[in-house]
Amino acid sequence: MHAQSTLQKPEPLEPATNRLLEGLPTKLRDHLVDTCELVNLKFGTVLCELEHPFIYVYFPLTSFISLVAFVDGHQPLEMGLIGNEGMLGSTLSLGIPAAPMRALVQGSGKALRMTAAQLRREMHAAPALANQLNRYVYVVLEQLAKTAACIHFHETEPRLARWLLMTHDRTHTDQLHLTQEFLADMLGVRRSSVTVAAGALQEKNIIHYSRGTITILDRKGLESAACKCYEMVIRDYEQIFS
Amino acid sequence: MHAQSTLQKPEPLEPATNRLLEGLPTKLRDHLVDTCELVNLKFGTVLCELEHPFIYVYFPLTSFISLVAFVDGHQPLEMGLIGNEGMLGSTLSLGIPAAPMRALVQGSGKALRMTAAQLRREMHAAPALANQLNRYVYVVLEQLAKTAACIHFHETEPRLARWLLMTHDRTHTDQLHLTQEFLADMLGVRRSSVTVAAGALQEKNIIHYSRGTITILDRKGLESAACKCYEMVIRDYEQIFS
DNA sequence: ATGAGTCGGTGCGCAAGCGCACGCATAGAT
DNA sequence: ATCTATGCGTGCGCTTGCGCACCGACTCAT
Repeated sequence: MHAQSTLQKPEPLEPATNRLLEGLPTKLRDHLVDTCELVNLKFGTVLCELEHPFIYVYFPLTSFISLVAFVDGHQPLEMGLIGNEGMLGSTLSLGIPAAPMRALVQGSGKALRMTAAQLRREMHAAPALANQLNRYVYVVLEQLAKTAACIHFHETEPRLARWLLMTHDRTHTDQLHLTQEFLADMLGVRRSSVTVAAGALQEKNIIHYSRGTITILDRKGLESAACKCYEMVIRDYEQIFS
Repeated sequence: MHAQSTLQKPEPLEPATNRLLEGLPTKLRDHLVDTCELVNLKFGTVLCELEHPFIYVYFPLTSFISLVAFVDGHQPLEMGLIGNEGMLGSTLSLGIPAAPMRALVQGSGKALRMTAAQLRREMHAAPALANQLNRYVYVVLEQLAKTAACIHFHETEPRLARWLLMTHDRTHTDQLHLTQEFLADMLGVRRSSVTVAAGALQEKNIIHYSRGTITILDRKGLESAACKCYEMVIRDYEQIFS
């Protein structure tokens, strides 16, 4: 009797587009998509390492990518998610072919990719593209700052809710396959803290979880359980790309 | 008997230079310095507000500027310091004349400033300048990510030590005029937590404080009391600008 | 069907930090 | 010399989250 899963979408409607590319003039976009290679990203793959140069840049379609920061011997801490609204490798527009953080595949799926060298060429040829990347870098900057404050001040439960929402937006399914241990890593807390927070959400019939599968039962409820940071970050994005 | 203050520097040696500008070709640098206006920044002045367009960009000389992030009704949280090694307004190189965070004067002193419009023109005329700004944006990105993890995982005492070091580097004096209340705001903790942390440092004869004045007695000691993030962030900077 | 591995519920003691609040000491103003 | 504002010490109860550990339950492969 696990509640009315009215929100269950029938099928992962695949948005085989990337919003950053979509935002470009048709001709340029088509050219870029042609230039890209369609690849399948597998969960867990490290796409780039802190301060290491990267070969490819990625425009997620149905996949999504996580940016994580490290200090000392601590667990990684997730600082951002990149889905089909963004890209990995935007720092190339700064002339630096290295990543400020480790990036790894968080959700398996499709992505378009291009070599860094190629993107550099395209950027020179098309200022609109460079401009788009620049805007995205700015959004990431803003998000980083807010996320940092969120991590510091907000408790585990709202942060978990926010994380689930962000993931939900990028998977386009209500079934998320992730363990509490994994979530604990992302949030920078203990597993048992996640157990408590997830238990509280389940208690409210917002989610249901069982052995590595979390089902989102009540999207609206999740939104009100999450901290405001969720909508803030979305608003920031829309503001820059409107 | 407050320890051997052998490290006490005689006078604030004023480095009337900005390292970002110094890193440019002589001709360009001289031209830019000429274009700039020399101003005195006063402690507490808000130089730009989150998401608001800014009129001027600043290259601190003896002053320094703090970047702070907000969430909800919480106190501000300091995410970065800008001294004569950096600048405020580098996001202009992304084509966005707005700041991703609030910026306010943290240490009174001199700075060079230029209008945003002017800098934009100069950037177009001199790719070397644009490149320099881009590099700095990248450094800030890296620092934000690391600082976020630092804030989350590290305790108050090492974070306080790190903060004092960063400030020491930018003031060039051993006497810092700041209250514990102020420090608490910067670190995102309570005042009494600062009292405890600062008390511990004083106990070890690393600092001495009294009524709003903190004296750094033992710079080396402070360095070993601080978390590794201090040197990491410096290393990141040097790496990009070497 | 059995066993191994994975997932997660739970408990206990502990540390860090919060919120609040009181009180003292000093500096600076009058 | 007195008063007031400021800076800081301190205490108490509480919450959050950590570290560790154990165990139950479910899944899947064989």
